[in-house]
Amino acid sequence: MVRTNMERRRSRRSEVSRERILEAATELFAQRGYAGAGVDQLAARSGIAKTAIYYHFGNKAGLLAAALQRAANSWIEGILQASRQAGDWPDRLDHALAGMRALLEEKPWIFKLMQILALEVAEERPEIRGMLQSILRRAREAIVAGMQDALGVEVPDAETVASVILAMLDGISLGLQVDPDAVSLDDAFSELRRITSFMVAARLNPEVGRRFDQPTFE
Amino acid sequence: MVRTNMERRRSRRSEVSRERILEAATELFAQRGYAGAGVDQLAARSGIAKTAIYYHFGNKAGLLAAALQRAANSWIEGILQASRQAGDWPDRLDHALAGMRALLEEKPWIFKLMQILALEVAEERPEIRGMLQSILRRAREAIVAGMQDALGVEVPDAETVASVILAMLDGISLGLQVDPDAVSLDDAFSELRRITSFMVAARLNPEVGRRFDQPTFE
DNA sequence: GTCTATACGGCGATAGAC
DNA sequence: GTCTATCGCCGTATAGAC
Repeated sequence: MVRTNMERRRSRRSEVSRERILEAATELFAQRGYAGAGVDQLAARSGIAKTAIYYHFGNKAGLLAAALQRAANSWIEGILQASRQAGDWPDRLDHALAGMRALLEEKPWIFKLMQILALEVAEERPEIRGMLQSILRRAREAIVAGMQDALGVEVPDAETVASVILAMLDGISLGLQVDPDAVSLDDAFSELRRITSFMVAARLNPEVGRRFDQPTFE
Repeated sequence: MVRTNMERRRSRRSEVSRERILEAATELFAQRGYAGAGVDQLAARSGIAKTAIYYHFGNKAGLLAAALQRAANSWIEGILQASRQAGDWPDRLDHALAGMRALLEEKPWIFKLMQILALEVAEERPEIRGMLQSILRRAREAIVAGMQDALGVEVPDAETVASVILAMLDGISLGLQVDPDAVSLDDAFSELRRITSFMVAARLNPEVGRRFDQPTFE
């Protein structure tokens, strides 16, 4: 039927438009912040009329929510993929860290977007804050699951380990933003690897951890 | 002399105004971002006419630079103060971490301001980026100096240790922003303490570090 | 030298007609 | 989906009051 054909064509076209807008929005929000990214610039960048953006997403905040959702899915999927590799523990740790590093290098705007939203928007938009919370929760769970699976043992307090890893990733991403030349990703990630090993070891064998709770070096 | 008296009085008045504007600006920039903080709101919040802001700081960017400088000084001073305590190594580490924690709890806008500027403004304002870089450098140096001084030994690669500490502080601050209830500062800082001890130990005695570079647990 | 009142050009977000 | 209109706020300049 002609009608369904046209409808299908339209919705496909519409989805392409949505995609283009979302891509431009993610980058521009990550680059200039929410308030700093004008809908005009969004329109220019995506080659789509300004008001069409309102047609698709209702308002600027709606566009933001959609962009965040999209970026988050990509992020979580990256983590899951990185932690689903086969192999035993040290290999899988390497794989997972390499995956996160690749994400940081290839899609830096994922981190930037989430961070800038946390700082600029979370306070006054509960729905965005809620999204961020659930994204973070999913990310932590993905890391925990990857660890348990790789080690074959329940790691006590694995959530804290995941939190530290995520905190360090945030820190690295932020450092990159201020002074890309001063940050060595090689160093940062080998340090992160060491720290992760240490944290896990300390949890599997409390003696290891205790040794550094009363630190004396002579 | 009457003249000097008046001059003094005037510049004192001026400085009080500057101070008030800067205080309001720091908070509002940290809260809403640079683009999101309107000069009108700044004026309302500080109780000073909008145009007086331009009289004092030239333009919005000038105000930003002044606010950043002020916040940074307060930050660095906090770190230095925390690391200048007397005592031996474990005590001083505790003091320093407690100082940073207090800073995070009492003046969270210092971190927020620096982070939001790094994300939103650094890319297109070289002077702000330069300020951020030098602030970060000073912070690292303060931490390194505190460590050397406390231990009485040169710690190899101490800069990396400092970078990790700063990265984790950033991460904690960001986490607090997204979900204050989900973050236990007690846990975060005791973990940070342990990790710091570990990193330092690994540098003073490479055997310690190597043990976690080839991690096997059975 | 320190600050206020007023005004203005421009752009930002949005609504409604087409 | 686009075009046009609206309206408010944003950053800034200027003219003066104290």
